Order: sequence, then structure tokens, then C-alpha cells
Amino acid sequence: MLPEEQRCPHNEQVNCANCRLNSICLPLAIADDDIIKLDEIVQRGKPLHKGDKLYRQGSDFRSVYAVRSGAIKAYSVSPSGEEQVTGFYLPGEILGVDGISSHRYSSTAVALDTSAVCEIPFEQLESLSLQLPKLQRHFFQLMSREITDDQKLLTLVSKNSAEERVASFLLSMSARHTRRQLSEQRFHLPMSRQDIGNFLGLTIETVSRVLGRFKKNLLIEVDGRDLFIADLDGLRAVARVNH
Amino acid sequence: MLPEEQRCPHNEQVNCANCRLNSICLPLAIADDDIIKLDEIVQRGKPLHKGDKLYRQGSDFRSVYAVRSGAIKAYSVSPSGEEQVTGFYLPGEILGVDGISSHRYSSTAVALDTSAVCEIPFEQLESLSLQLPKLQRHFFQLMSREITDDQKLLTLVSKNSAEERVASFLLSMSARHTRRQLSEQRFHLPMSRQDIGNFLGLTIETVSRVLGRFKKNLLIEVDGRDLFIADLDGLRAVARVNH
DNA sequence: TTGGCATTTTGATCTGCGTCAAGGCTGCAG
DNA sequence: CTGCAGCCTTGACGCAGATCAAAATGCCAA
Repeated sequence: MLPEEQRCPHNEQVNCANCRLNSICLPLAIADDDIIKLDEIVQRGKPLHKGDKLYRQGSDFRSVYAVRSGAIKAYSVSPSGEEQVTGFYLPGEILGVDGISSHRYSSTAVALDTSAVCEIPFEQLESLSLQLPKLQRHFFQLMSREITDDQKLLTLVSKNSAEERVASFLLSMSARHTRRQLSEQRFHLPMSRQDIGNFLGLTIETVSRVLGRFKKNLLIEVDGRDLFIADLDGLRAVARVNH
Repeated sequence: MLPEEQRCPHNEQVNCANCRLNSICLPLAIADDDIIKLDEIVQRGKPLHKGDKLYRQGSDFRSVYAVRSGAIKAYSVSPSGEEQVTGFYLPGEILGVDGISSHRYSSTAVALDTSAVCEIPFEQLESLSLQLPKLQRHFFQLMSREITDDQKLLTLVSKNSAEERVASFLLSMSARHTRRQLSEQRFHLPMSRQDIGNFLGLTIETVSRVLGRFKKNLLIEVDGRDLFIADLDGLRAVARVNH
């Protein structure tokens, strides 16, 4: 399958109003003339290459970012030196809000593939939110969702087995692809086994073994990072969590 | 030690402006005449008794709450039936923001002791935030802090040993007491071992054993839920995280 | 005071996943 | 083509913390 940016090139998406992702990104439920105002503050940068950093932990917070294509990984390093992957961001998703509280990003964001993002300067977003109640509400909801997602992840990591965690992760990826009208069953994982393991609190070997078992039980087919979920309900049964 | 509400009775704290907690609660950095507007929408209910529910997972979201005295525990039950304690809220802290995204609370909040809270109806808070840029900003920061706190907790639970987790937890409680001008070393734990274990992804037996080891190593003294941190630096060394 | 229930502690044993080690696969550079 | 580096898989073994069990302690009500 072609990457999304090739099926719907960047240069055709010159504004928020005609962006294919606008139903899952910021402008949700904002009136047309309001989208224009939002559009004026959004900056569309040049594509990031694999490995490029979008922002770094500890650097000054200025903007939040919406992913347009590709995939971004966010991770933070604790004072004790532990590295923790805090999230993967796919097209239509917003990252960077963790920087608001301390005026510095609390994580580093790196492109996992060639990616494109929209930069939204936060001060301007704040001003606009004062004028557009729906935008303010949308932003409160967005942050609240990040909180509930983090709490679900905490439950997953602290209460579920390795198989349940990996199954939930695959189903989460699947659901997020579905939201973008892409295949529910067949997709590419943009991150390494290392990243998956770190995110889920598992070692790379355990992730590999669990995927091997899923394959043996005919739940999935895997070839490197290409994934096919052969038995969605079977995987849901393993995850014991609704996705 | 007397509970705070007895040293500083409720009926003397009739408004936000003279509330002893206002430096760590909402009105931070808000001008005096703005505090009055905020004060008008805040509702001060009667005290909650131990075990009383402030709100329930799945019920309609209407308000966020500021703890005035006592202690509140928030927990959620996943579709698979796992119970996860998502946080403990002490005087000056805000809870309930997890309900914004889906218009329903994603957790249940229960009083661990006799407690008093201020109720802040969210629709009115939203309206006021449109008029008071500082309040909007404060609220964005508050939610962003909740996100970064959750991510730190995730790192703690997924990357650290039982001893590191318990030590970090005790230091976190200590730091939050210090913020309220209370003893850094001596305080009462309002929650059970069960709750601590659940919060940290450990069993009650492990929590008990770790506390026993800390006691043996003269890091702490414990008598039930009364705690004295005898060696703060020693405990910090065990936690390997700055608190 | 006594009884009963919830909470905590302590001990013995078990196990899922981490750790260590080795080998395979893929893609790129020369 | 060959060699090398990154990434992934597979196997053998050990251990931190879970589980199972039971006793100790605290707390409140009658």
C-alpha cells in the first residue's frame, strides 16, 4: 500500500478546511469561518526524515503538533536514566501538550518514518481559544483524552500479562488505522520491537516470543513490521479489553 | 496531630481569597478581583465521610473538584474487571478532569477520610476561562501536569523495582505535605496497603515486606498508617528519582 | 470486656518474564 | 559478490515478586 502522503500529496492539503484528517484532528466541530482563523496560525513545515527530532525533552515549549503523515514516537528519560516511550502518534493525532505545564517539553519526539506535521504555536492557540469557545472545549477534551489514555495504559502495564499487553497494543493500532479509513487487519508497524517493548513495559525478547505465539495460534501473520490480523475476535479474546 | 480542618475550620474559609490553599489550588496567579468571580461559581458542599463517593465512573460529568481537607482516592475498573487506583488527591489538589473528554467520569472518587471539597461546575469554569486568560492558562497547565505526572507514574511502574516504587511513593507524599507547610518527615498515610499496592502495581504483601525492610534499614519508622521518614536522603538514594 | 471482621505482617513456594547467549535475516556499502 | 551492522528470533536459566497460607494486630460494636 502506498503511504498516505503519496495518495494525498501534501501540496494539495494547503489548509485545514480541506484536510482529510480534520475530523480527527483539531477542527472537529468548529464552524467553517472558524477553521479559517485556525488555519492562519497553523504552520506547515517541511517533511521530517526518519530519525529527525521534532522537539527535545527540556527544550522551550512553543508549539503543539498535529501529525499529517508518517509516525512520531515520544519518549522521556527519567532522572535515574530510565528511558520510557510514552506514546506513538499517527496521522490526525496531536502531540506536545506535555510541555504546557512547565514551559519545557517533558519528552523528546522523533520521526519513525518520513513524516509531515502541522505546527500550532501555543500562545496563538491560547488567544484563539479565548475567542472560539468550541476550540477551547476541543482542547480541554483533547488533553482530558490524553489523561484517560495514559491511565488505561497504566492499567494495562501494571495489571495485565505480556500477551494481553501485546494484543491490546495491536488492537489499538488497528483501531487507529480504522479511524482513518484504512484496513483494520493489515498495516505496517512503524516502530521497532524495542520500542513496542519499552512502551508496554516488556523486553524485546518477550515481545518477539508473544508475537511468535500469536502467529502459531493463527491470530496474526507477521513479516518483520508488516502485520496482518487474521483473527480479530481471537485477538480481542486474548486482550480481554474492548477495542 | 489534628486534622487540618480542625486547625482551620471550614466555616472560616468562606471564600477562595482567604483560603489557605489558594497558592496550590486554582487561583494561582489570578488577580484579586478575578478571584471573586471564580469564588462565585465555586460551591462548598458538606463534608464527605470516609467511604462516601464524590462521583462514579460512567456517571455524567458536571464538575471538577478541589480538595479542601482530608484525602480522596480515584480508581477505575477496566472492561476486563481489573481495578486500578489512578491517584490520591490531597488538600489543594484538583480531581475530576478525566471526565471532560467523554462527558462521563472515567473513574470513581471516594473519600479515604472525612473530607471537604469545593465543587467547580465545569460549564461555568469554561465560560469564565473565556473571560480570564490566566484562568484558561492555569487550567491548561493543570491538565498538562496531570499528563506528565501520569507518564512519570507509568515509568515508575514499568521500569522500577518494588523498593524504588515504594520509596518514590513515600517521597511523593512527603513532598506534597511539605507544599502545605506540614512536616516533611512525619505524616499519616490516608490509604491502605492494598491501595498503595494497587496504585504502584504491587501486591499488598510486597508493599508490607518492602516497608518492613525500610524499617529494618532505619530509613523509616511505621506504625500502621503513621509514618516517620528517619532518613530522607537514604530513601532518596533507594528511589533513584529526585523528589 | 469480648467477639468479630478488616487489615497487616510474615513465611513458604511457585512462576512469568527478565537476563544472558547464540544464531538468523535483511539491507546497504564497498 | 562479500562483509558488516541493525534488528529480530529462539533457547536455557534465574530471580523478583506473585500466590497461597496462616498468624498477628487493630478497631469498633455490643
